[in-house]
Amino acid sequence: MKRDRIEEIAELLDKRGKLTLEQLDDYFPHVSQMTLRRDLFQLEQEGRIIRVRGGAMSVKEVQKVSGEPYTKKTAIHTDEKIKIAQKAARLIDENTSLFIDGGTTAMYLAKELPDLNVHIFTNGLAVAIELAQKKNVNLTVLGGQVLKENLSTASPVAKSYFDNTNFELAIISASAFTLSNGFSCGSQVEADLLKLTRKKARAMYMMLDSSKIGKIMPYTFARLEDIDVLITDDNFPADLKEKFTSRNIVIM
Amino acid sequence: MKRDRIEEIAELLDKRGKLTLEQLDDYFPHVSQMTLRRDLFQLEQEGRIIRVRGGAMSVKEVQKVSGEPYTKKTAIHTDEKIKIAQKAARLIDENTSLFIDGGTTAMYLAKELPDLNVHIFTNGLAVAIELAQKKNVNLTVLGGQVLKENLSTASPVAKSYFDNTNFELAIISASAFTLSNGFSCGSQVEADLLKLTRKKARAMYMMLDSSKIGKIMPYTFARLEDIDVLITDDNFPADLKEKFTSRNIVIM
DNA sequence: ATTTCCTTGCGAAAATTTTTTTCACAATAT
DNA sequence: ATATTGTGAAAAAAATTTTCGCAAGGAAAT
Repeated sequence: MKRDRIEEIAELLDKRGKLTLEQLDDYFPHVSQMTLRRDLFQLEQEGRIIRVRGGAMSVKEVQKVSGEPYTKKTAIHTDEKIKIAQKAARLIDENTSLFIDGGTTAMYLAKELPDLNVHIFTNGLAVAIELAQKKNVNLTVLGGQVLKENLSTASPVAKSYFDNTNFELAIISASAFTLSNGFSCGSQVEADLLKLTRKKARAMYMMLDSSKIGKIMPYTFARLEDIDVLITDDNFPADLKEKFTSRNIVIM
Repeated sequence: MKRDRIEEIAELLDKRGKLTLEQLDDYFPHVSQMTLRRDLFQLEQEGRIIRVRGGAMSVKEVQKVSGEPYTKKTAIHTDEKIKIAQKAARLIDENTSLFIDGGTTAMYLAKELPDLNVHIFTNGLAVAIELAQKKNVNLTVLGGQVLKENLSTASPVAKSYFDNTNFELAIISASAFTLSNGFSCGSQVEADLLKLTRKKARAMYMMLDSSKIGKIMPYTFARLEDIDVLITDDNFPADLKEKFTSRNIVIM
């Protein structure tokens, strides 16, 4: 029905922030652009979105922080990251406790996550703001020096948070991966934090879009064998897949 | 010059919320629509406005509209808060170290703050994201449980951050103030954190818009005599002013 | 000091894109 | 049976972007 579609559009816009008509058309191939246009018009009337040239944006999105360098970064490989985030979101069970890192993929995960009763630890500011919207999510932010490139925090003091806390699962992402150098990132303290996370968590899920493969960043924080599940996209090379599966790592 | 005109457009948009190109053309008859278009484009790049078909609207305007528990709160008394934040921003010197709290007024302060070489500690997520935009600001976020109403963190562990750090100045705000109950807020841990801040900081500046006066919240974290400077708006009652000035508290 | 070159800001018109309007038709409700 | 609602296609109307050209101001070179 019409209302369903409109609600779906609204939801989509809240998640994605901004969509062009063409993107919407991809999501709703069975209706015409004209219909989508009219839906957008109605949502605008309801004050939930703002129509901009070419499409529309969510009011919520605008309310978030504006104009930052960070959002620019989120623009690349968006679709893959969202797909990966959706896969990851399905793996999270109610009444668990988990760690999510501060990367952009993690932010999409935060958006996609249903409003479950879970306890989440994160070192990502953007992740935290997304999760703070969910009523049932209990949320703890690890403090520390803020890394401006990815809006995440890292600090040796974060250890003290971990002393008295536990979590079953850590879902993290890496900036780079090669077989010989493992999973790496660009900051020393971040790497330390992630290593520590590896120790605390019973299981570790890695979100890695295929564009990261073959790249190397300065600080390795995990090796292939450290992870339990790899969540990636369809472009992940088949030969590499084998290396993971032969070590009993599940690929999703 | 160009920059002047752009600023004027931004100001105009903040005041009027939304303007069409024709309206803008009326305001600036000496330049072409094309030029105004380009100005709007630039302002959009800066994240200060959103271009919509026919013209543009101020981001601030959009923020006032709707939704979230948090953003709703930012909508009220916006103008006063911004003015107070502007006053506070002028009081911050380069090469200092300071604490800013996590309230909405603090977020406006973060927005208004020039890109100075300072070190800032904050327990506010929205504050942190704003500050992360500034290249020269060195930023540390205090971690902890996230309070969803105001997107700030609070945790006993935050103490450990303070152990090895120093700051001269704390600029904070309160949810409520009365003479007999002092400055109060709605969360125990937050109150604890602010008390601790009071001890660490050499000086304490309080941002308080006059709507907070006469209200009482559960947890008092400071009394009148604990603060050094009060930053408020024009509606601050004269009789109360006297109580502050008689204790050598500067009112701005 | 003058000239040259480059950058920046601006406007006009063309080209493009998006949006709105209009009309028609089918499905559903009254 | 007659309205009403939702929809799509195509035409019409804007609005926006692009392209080109020009002029003013500064910097660098002569």
